[in-house]
Amino acid sequence: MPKVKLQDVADYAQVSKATVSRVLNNHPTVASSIRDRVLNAVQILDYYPDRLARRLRKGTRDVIGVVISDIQNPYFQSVIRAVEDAAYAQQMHIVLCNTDEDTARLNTYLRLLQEENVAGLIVSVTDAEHLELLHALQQNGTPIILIDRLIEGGPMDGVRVDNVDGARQAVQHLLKLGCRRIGILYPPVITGQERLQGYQAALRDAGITPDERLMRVGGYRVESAYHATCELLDDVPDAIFAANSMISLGALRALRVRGLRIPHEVALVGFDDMPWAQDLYVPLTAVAQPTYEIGQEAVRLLLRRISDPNADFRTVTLRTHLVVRESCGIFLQESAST
Amino acid sequence: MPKVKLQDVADYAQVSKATVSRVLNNHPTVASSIRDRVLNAVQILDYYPDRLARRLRKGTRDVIGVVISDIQNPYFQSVIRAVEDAAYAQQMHIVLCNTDEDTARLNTYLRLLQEENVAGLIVSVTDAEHLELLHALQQNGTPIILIDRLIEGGPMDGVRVDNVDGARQAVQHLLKLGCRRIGILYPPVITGQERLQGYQAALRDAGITPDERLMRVGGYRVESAYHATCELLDDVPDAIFAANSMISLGALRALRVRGLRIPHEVALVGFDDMPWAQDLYVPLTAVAQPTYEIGQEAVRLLLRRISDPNADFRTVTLRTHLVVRESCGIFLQESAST
DNA sequence: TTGTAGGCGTTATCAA
DNA sequence: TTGATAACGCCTACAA
Repeated sequence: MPKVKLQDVADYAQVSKATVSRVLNNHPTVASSIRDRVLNAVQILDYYPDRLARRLRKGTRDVIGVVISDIQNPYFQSVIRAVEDAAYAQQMHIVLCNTDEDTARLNTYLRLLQEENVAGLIVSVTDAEHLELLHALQQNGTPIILIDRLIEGGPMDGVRVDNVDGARQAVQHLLKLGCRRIGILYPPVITGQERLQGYQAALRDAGITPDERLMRVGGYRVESAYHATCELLDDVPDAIFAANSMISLGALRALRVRGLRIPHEVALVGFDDMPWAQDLYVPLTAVAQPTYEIGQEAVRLLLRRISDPNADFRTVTLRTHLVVRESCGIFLQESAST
Repeated sequence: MPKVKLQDVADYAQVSKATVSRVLNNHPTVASSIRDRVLNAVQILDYYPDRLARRLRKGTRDVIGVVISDIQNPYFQSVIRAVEDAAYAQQMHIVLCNTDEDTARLNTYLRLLQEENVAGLIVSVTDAEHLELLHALQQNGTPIILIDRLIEGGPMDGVRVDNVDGARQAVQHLLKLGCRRIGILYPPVITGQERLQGYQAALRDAGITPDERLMRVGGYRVESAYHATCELLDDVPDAIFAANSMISLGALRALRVRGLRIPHEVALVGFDDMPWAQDLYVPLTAVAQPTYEIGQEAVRLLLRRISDPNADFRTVTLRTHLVVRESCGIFLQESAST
């Protein structure tokens, strides 16, 4: 059964294609009797317009490309949800692309999205080396909003959180609780670097010289973080700052396997809150990123750039906040009662 | 800066549009000298084809619509990941639609995807009432694969797990451990009904008459499940079967707040395993669905139907398996040592 | 107020 | 082997 097209509706309603089109796009200049006839024909024939043809003709853009590195990461899940919500509210929709931290896949998807004539991209790039590609895309007229991992060195819109400050807060909290040998496990990406900076700054502020052995790369995944934590534990830290949610889980697991009591023997603070953080083995104290707001803000910036391609480039920086739970918060109670 | 189009490449390479098109689609019948000239022009001008125009002309379909009810649900996250992987492997991509259990939103998205000329849909429908709409879509020529919540009563492809059997296993496990007053919290959807059936069957097999007061709807979300659990606890169950992951979390939280020891006072088994289930307050015993396989299988069925629209309708049923952890597994050890 | 006709960027058919 | 041309389904000057 071939597809019903505009011509079929026109034939049925005994008008021209142009008139049907006008009705469908509710142009004012169409007699109500004719309008009814057309609408009726549409109903009868179960006609629906072809968005491809429409887009090709009108040049409209109503799809947002979302490129992230890991669907399984709670951070991105919340961001995606926010972007989807915001897109839906704008009568737009999203193409979801998971790069899995794979450069080839990122390239493929960026090219694809460009070929799709997307309205714009919301991207979390894996690495600084991709900046060039993104720039080229942008020059080509594709609005791009960076999230999570911003790249300095070029005019781009982006939404970020203050990672340095967030990390500093977390570590300061640990210091206040009396921890002195605070270890850090960070992911090998720019945000990880920033969190490492915050960590070091907090230590220095407290007159402590950062110890190389306590600063380790935790990888991207729970598994690698688990192993990294095991190694870190050889240097007997009294607290661990896990610089993203996957690492938090890996660390939690390692501490559990080692039979170390949290927070009594080792305190734990994570970066990234998770919906079920309070239900973990030990409820996790964490630096919460405003993930939903990040997604919303990203879409807002995107729409802004779409409507005004020459607007000044803007980076929105959001603040994190520390959610204190038992994985180190119990110290607070002890010190408070002391 | 206007977009580079086929004509521009043709002009630059001093050939016709047709020839450029042939090169781009690597037709055999094109002289290699000309081919090189064209490829060079493409390179120089940074030309990339317009997928919209190409699709319109060729009638090809390379996007898969994925319609699910809740991005935040771990079950769907894993399925989405699998679908995305499989799509990528097929040079296709996905439009992700989150319905949030909202009928209006479902309708909007289904219409949208139809207008987008998607290759097919992978859908988790909220309710049986949507069957009609899906049927209409299917009649219209859109391949549809149902996941999670299958609807009997119409010829449709689908991937499902054996919910009745999975639930039965979970409850049998509890029975074997000596539990007698086993409560169930289930979601108000068809899968919830099936799991309820399995629960009841297991009880009857053990000579226990299901008690109405121990069977409660847990809602869709953690919050509602939390409250439902609190009510259920008034009827002092010695075990709880939480029929999806959100409910598991809600139940876990309620038990914790009430200060009930798991599994000593109340044992807990969930449906749906989560990557971090072992890191929970009490590691959760759960009926694990093969989520990744579900996603893969869904795409496989979809491709099958696309290539052969008249193939027999097929429902693939996958098996679950019980992952025993401490939230009730400790009983096993006790009874084993007894 | 309605209809005619051309074009969005590509591919496929036909000649040459 | 290559080029001109129509067509994919729709929208929009422009003319009537």
